[in-house]
Amino acid sequence: MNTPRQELEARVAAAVHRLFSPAPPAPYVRPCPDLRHGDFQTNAALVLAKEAKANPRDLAAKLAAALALADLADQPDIAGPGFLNFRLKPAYLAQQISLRATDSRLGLPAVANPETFVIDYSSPNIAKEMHVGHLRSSVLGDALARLYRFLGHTVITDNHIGDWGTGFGMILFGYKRDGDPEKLRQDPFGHLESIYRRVQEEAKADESIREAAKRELVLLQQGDAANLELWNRFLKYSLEALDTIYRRLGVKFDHTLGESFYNDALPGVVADLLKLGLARESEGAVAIFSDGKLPPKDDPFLVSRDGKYDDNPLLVRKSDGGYNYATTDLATIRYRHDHFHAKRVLYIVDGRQQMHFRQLFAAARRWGYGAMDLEHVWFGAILGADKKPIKTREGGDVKLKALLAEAEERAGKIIAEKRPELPEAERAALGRVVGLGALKYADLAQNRNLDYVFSWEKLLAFDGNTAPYVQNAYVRIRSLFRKAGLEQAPVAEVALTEPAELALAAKLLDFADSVHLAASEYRPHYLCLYLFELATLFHKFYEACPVLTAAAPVRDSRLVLCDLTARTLRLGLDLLGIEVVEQM
RNA sequence: GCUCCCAUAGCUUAACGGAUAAAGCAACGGUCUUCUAAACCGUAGAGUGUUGGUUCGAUUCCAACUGGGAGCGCCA
Repeated sequence: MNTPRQELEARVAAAVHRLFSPAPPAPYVRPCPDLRHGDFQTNAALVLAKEAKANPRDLAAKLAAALALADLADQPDIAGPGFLNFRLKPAYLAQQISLRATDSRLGLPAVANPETFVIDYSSPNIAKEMHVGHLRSSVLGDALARLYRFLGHTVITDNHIGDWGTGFGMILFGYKRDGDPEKLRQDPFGHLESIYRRVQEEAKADESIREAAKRELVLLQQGDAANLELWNRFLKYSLEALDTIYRRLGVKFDHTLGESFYNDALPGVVADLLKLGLARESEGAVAIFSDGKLPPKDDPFLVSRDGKYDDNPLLVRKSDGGYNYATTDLATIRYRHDHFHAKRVLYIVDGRQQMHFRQLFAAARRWGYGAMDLEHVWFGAILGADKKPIKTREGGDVKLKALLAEAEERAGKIIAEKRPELPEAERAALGRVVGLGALKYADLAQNRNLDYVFSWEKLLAFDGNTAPYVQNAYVRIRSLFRKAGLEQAPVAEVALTEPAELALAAKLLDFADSVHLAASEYRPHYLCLYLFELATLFHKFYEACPVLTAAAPVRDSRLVLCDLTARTLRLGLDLLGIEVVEQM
């Protein structure tokens, strides 16, 4: 099933094909930025005229004459320098609405050639409680996983947790000295983090503590039974605590293969890199250097200093024999290739690590994994009101747990004001869905590359482009159906006459375009924008067009429109990881 | 020093090389005896950091510059 845009594009392509024997690159049809001009436009004539050195308006006229689209749109206008503007016919809109009214995928068929994606997101450290910095990765990654899954791809989600590394030496040392098994069980993050902080503080001043921590780490890495047992306990309790948070967030993973999972593979990775000549020893460490095949400007293994290029190697083994996270990342790439047969891997990681990923991906290509498409889907920082990385008043990280609690509580308070008659338990349930939805949506609704200034006012502002606004449109429709005593829309002829009906119908048909756009660019904010516009058009329709009080044929037609709107809003929000409620 | 990212109404943002740059918030003024006012309608508000270039056409591409942020061998 094509969207109107896809259908018009196919018709334009066919016409272009008839007019030009070597068919030029596919022309495109896009929505008119200004609806006064029409619903869709193509600039195909402008592009073709440039190629053929012809008059664009003449070409546009020829193209218009060659188009066969009487069943879906009026004969196009030729406008400006040679645009063709299309206006869809109400009968076509109505027919397309009817087709989607009985389609559970709302007019978006699954892809014909599914690919296997691995999506890597969230990735907290198990010795530290999750904080606000993990929110974007978790929420974005989850939304992208849902989007690609819905499109019909095979999606494997993997939480690459930090469960190994130098920090654990300090934790082991500190835990042995003043750990408390009961506290560990009850609040693993709180306990481990306070231990970690204390030892880190002491180690700054005391060389012997630094040494002791290092010895614990070496013991752990050598497989010492006592340290391994402790580490396993840290892992077990931390994973349980993480689970609680993820359940609350509504974020899921197929796998949680942390750094420790790749431990045993690391020596082999380095040996392989050395054998292949990709890496060599340098100052006691092992590193990957430039192979000179790229222009120095584009070579991630070179950096320009004072006018000449210096090495900027990627370290894969430290001079003390330990491994870097680059090594783990390379082992992970190999595993995802060999074991998951991934065609594409998305890393949902903040933008500060761009250099690391450029080096990592270049190293992976040279290592022979060039057929796999590796993408760093990066996002901006979360800043406080002072535009500096966000901290609590005490200077610590803002805990995710506290954040979720506050979102739910604040939403609950607003609901209590608006709906005092609801029972307490119901209000709490609504607060959870609305608060969490607002929190996630605020993050998803803006371009991920921008820094994000955190503020409660903004997060829980329930006006404008927010989750509650969109959820509310859904609630209004459900309320109509409750009032009508109907579970779903009647099977009815769809007839569209009012401007508000036509605008709503046209927007409903664009759903698949927005999903494709959001997925292909890894930018869920396109879908948010679509849902906001859809909700706005629904509210306008609701204002202008009575539903239940209209005469029978109009009433049923409008109920079909309402039902499709509700299902589109629900599915769209679901693809973002946001729930709906039946009333609010 | 080098590399990367960002710069659009008072604020937060949108714009998939196209037409008179689009929304929300805040401001101001309206609409609840009519399917839930977490709604709707209206007014005012920018020419996209600067200077060039490519193009029939640039917020979008290229170059230089300015301002802000981040990163640059044994942390992840």
